[in-house]
Amino acid sequence: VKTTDVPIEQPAERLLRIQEVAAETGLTTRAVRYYEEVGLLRPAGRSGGDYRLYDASDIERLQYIKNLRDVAGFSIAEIGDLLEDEDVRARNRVAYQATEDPTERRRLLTENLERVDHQVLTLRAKLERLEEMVRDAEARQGRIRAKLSEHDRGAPS
Amino acid sequence: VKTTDVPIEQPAERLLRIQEVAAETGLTTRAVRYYEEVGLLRPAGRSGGDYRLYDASDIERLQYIKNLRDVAGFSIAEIGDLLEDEDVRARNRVAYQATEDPTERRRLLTENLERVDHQVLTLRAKLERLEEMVRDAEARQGRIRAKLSEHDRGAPS
DNA sequence: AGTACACTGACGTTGCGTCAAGGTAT
DNA sequence: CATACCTTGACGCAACGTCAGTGTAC
Repeated sequence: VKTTDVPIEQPAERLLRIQEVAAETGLTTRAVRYYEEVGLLRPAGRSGGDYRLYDASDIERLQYIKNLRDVAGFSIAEIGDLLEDEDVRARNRVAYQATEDPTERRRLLTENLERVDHQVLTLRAKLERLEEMVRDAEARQGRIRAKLSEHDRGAPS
Repeated sequence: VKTTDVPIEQPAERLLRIQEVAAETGLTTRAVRYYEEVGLLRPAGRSGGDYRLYDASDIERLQYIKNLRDVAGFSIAEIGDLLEDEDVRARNRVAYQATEDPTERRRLLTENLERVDHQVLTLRAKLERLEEMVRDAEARQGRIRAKLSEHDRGAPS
């Protein structure tokens, strides 16, 4: 079954200027420019007056960067590694659409899975260490609570 | 019931020099000195030749600092706030031993519980955001896995 | 007397914050 | 013509890394 190969109609996406991007992502304009400077993100385009213009995928990428920075506390270099996984996945999705060969398609899916696995493992490593810290703090909490109720029942240590 | 007030015999704890502390905590000597510079930790003492000397509680504190920095990604200022909770708790434990008044003792325990509650809430806030990131990544993982097995059953999208 | 470690400056790097001076108008 | 936003420098700060020069040996 073959459908006619119509190029997908782009809805002429509205591009955002840097301040709108900053508002939407919670980053500062300076940070966004800096991420470009160090190669984490190239804006979708530039206007006539050389204004940076960002599309929806740029916003997503910047939100991911922000989470990796704020939530996971990764360095620019580590974030770069994780974004490389994203870049490979994006390229593979294009390559996937461009081929019909099932062997090649399987290979592309498998590589994408490996890349996501890498991301999951990297994040879970941080998560588990944080969970341990929380468990420790909660243990102290429990001991003080126990002492308090012990105290209230009239049996201080 | 009163026992004779014998001062607790200190086992003449061995003090560590900065490089041993660095090895034990995984911090660098520079970082340890810096934390002193910004007021996060005063070493237990100094030797004749002005070498910094650290005791067991210093090590614990530095390990806590390192976890707050690496695992939770807090800034020096935020770490300072959380260490203030620890300082209050340490002072309250001394005050607790120094009084017999049950009302005062209860107050000290209650304040300590509040301080630990604060720490737990601060850590849990980070934890929940990280958990969400992991869930997102695992969702992507699941979608790719589904596509792969779909593909292997001979029904590509 | 030598080696290993410590001390205090002091300058370098990362990841941005914050003006300054000058163009642009998605 | 004015205002709001953009541009590229360039310097400032936080949190250390990394010598340099000198003293210590818990």
